[in-house]
Amino acid sequence: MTASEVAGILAEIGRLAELVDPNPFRARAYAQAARALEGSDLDLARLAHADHLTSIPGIGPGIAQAIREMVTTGSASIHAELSAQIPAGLYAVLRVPGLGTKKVRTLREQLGIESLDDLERAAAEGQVAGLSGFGAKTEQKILQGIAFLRTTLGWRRYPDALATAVRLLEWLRGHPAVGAAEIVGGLRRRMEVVNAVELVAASGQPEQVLEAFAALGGVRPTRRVDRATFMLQDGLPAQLRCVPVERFVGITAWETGGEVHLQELSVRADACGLRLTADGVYQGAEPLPLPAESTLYEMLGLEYVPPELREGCGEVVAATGALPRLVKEEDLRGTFHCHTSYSDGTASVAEMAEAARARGWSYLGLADHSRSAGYAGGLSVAAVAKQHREIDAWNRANRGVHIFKGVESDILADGSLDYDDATLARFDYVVGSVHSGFGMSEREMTDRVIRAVRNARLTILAHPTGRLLLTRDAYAIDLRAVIDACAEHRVAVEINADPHRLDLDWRHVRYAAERGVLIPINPDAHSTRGLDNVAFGVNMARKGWLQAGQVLNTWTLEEVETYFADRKQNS
DNA sequence: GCCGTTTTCGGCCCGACTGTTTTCAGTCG
Repeated sequence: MTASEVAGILAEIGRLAELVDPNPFRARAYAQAARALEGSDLDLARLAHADHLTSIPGIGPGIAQAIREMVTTGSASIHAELSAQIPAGLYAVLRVPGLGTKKVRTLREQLGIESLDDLERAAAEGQVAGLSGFGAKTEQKILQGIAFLRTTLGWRRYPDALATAVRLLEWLRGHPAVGAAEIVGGLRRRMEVVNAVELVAASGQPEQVLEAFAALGGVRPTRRVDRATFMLQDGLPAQLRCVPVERFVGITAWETGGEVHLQELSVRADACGLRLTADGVYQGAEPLPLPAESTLYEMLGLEYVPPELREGCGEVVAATGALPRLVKEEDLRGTFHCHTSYSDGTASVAEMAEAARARGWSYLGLADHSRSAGYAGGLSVAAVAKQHREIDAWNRANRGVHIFKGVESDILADGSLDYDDATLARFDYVVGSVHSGFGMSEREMTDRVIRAVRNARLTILAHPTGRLLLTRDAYAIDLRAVIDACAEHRVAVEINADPHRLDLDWRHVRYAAERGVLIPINPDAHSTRGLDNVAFGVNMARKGWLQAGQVLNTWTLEEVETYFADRKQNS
């Protein structure tokens, strides 16, 4: 069992304990222990054997015992005990915005609510508003929250769905009757959220493959001609289409989509005497075997269009010779929005820098939270000075990775940044973020953010809409107006590559780039492993048609140093 | 449940906001 898997179970114990244990600090202890382990490479089995688990900060004798159980038996009895006390449906209730553990407990004790359906019924009947501590507004907010949650049901964020898809793909490719297999659908187009895991396999024995695939689900599969679908454990449908080898490529392209892209391809195909169908590419009445998707595009007189561009945003026209050379992960030379243990990260300055070097980068920008973010250990002015001394020492030692001194400064309600000008001037660059006051009107929020953009100390605007995918909608903001202001004041706008955010959304990336706004891809890393988030950001950059030069972290160390110095001089 | 120590208990990231109250509990970031 890996440290990450143990962390997952500890986090789950924390959530369960929140719902049943009157002492909130016990739940927090499990959550903190989970945080200490997630993204670490610790060999817990070895530490358990040597009785050294409690040397990890945040792990005492109680949690050490639970970990020992997990690494030897694969599960922990405390987890089973707590699970038995909590109906599964109560998790969803806890996800309703505005409901915390206290209110959920009250709802359960007073009204017997154990699921979203229970809660929706009670709220619709007006039972909730009558409870002590609740009122009419809370009841309305609950109903709105449930409506939002229902729109997210059945959807998964990219990395979660991808992990499942890759497992299924490996299984398929290992099956003796399968010649080729591919992930298709939104996942192949690298959409930020998907509502299914879709695969296509080539086989001469489709019955055998579909049967075996469906059996993986352990439940009775839905079968339709050449398809099998089953529900994954987490409620996401997994669908396999099993097709003859000679039609595999055409069907893969069809199943990858998107809809508008296929329509536009079909028009070109008609003109070339070909037919694009759900059953492959046809020339006359005969299916046309294709060695690769690139052959299909070539036959249509087009450059190969990478799957992530197939969204019907003008890529078919552009593929006649004007497709961008999309940025690649290998183009990155560093990144700019990372946290350390000075605020709410888990790794030290040196550990983060070493991790950057391990990724072949030549620089790393650290941007810990500012003082308003007390909940995240935001840095006092004194702590900033201490961190800067540590960074200076690292840079003097010339260890191959240069550390830039940055900060993630809260954009306060009035649009000001969170330190005085003299303090802000001590950083190489300043990242600005909204972390509070999400309830403003669109006008107020837009004015607030633009005021921050006009501040000459601001270098990068972070996660510009504040959305959390499948958890929280973007706050109201006129994003075009903000991007225009960033263009005018030469403020870069990040693609926050945390897969929960992916904000700036790829649908706005192209507009920003067209306005000449520089776009860094920032992992918002809170651990060394969090640096790998950049891969998700690269996906979004590619979906937004970005080329390497438009992404700040493809620039060389010298270029970035000059850019920051130039910005500071003009501020 | 963990931690630190002026150890063996008492505190635990902390301040703003909201809606419910009528002075504050609960939630959120």
